[in-house]
Amino acid sequence: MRNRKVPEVVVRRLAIYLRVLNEVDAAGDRYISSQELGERAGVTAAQVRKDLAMFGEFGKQGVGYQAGFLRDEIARILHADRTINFAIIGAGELGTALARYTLRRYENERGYPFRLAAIFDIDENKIGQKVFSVPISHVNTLPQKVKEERIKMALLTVPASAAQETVDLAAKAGLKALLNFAPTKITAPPGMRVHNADVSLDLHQLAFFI
Amino acid sequence: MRNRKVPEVVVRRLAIYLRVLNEVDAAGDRYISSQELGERAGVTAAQVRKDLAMFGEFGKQGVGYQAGFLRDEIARILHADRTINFAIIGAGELGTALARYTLRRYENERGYPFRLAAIFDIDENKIGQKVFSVPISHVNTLPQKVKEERIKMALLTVPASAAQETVDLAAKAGLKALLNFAPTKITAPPGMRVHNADVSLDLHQLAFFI
DNA sequence: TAGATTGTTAATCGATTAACAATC
DNA sequence: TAGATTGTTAATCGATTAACAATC
Repeated sequence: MRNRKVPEVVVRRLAIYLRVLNEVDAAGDRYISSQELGERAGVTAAQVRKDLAMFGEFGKQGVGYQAGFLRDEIARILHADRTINFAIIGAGELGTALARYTLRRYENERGYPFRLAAIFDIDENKIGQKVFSVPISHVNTLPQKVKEERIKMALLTVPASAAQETVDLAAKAGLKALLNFAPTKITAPPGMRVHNADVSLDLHQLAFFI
Repeated sequence: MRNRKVPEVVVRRLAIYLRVLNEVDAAGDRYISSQELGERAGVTAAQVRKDLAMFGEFGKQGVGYQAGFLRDEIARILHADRTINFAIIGAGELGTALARYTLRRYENERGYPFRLAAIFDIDENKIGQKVFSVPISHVNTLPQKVKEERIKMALLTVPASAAQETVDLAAKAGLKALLNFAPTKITAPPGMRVHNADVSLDLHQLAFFI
């Protein structure tokens, strides 16, 4: 795909459009205009059309977009048309909570594509414990599990001090993308994509406007 | 302050600079150039200078920025030079984990300004339980607690279905900013600022690049 | 057909990067 | 003074918005 040229912000909005379309009744004759989709997603109609235009032509002039069809197309674009296996590395407070949270959503939410396939930690006392049905494995079994379970990405919830080495290890094991919750800057090895989900940066950003 | 004109992305980078400066030994003669600060923060030197220029002149030509001084100035700009009280609304899995996580950081991290002052839920069974030393209060005591504890912002970790009404309630109680973890679009009432910290959007964004 | 809405091109806006005079 | 680095202006880049011909 033309990945290199798609701005991150467009991908993020596609994910929002997908959510809106999942909420909408997508029966056969349900058409949605860029206007309506934009309103529900919180962006302009022009933006919606521009974003979609990056990937093809999905609408009919004078009518709009068939909701079910557009939903499926966007899901395909985002690779959300199939199960995506991911891991959580770091079974501390935050990692464990995110494990429960994502497992529950995978169970209960129609179309939620993200399946937690493994949890890793380094603490021997935690190894073998389960979060719901998913056991905590030692981080040195990561390469093996990644293969077995076809894991493609991970949430990183280790302490800041262990973040970079864990990233390098995850890259070696073949992971392609990583969502970093550790409050530290990490450098993505070639071939790996890292996003930051750093609560304290968000808090600072909010506090500025108080 | 000139809040209205400061781009969000600049505020976010200031928070990163602050973190870098907190890591650096900020003794009296420790000067840091825009070059070095930029490298450590992952941005260009020009960007660092441009960002800082929005708020004043903090450096000396030919020398750089005195690290301790710049740290204090940025902390002041971000309002991180004093304790900022915040609440968590929604004591589910994620809310409770974030409570523990932030309480621990406040205890252990020098200069971490965010203090969790209250936790709210609607479930009678949870009211009165504590997360470390912070009791869970009923959400209908929120206005009162906001006043008592001078709470300025909150993390929103309620179910998606309850998100919007909770936002409205929080705004009425006087909260100025809110970090939304619920996987749904919420509309900020006038005078309130809302950020989204939606894990599933992040996951979608990562999955696209796999 | 008439009205509506797409897909796309052009205009605008804003943020980043480059360059350099000022000055420590 | 000579070398280094700031603060700021100008150039570039990219994303958003507006406008409209194509067409359902």
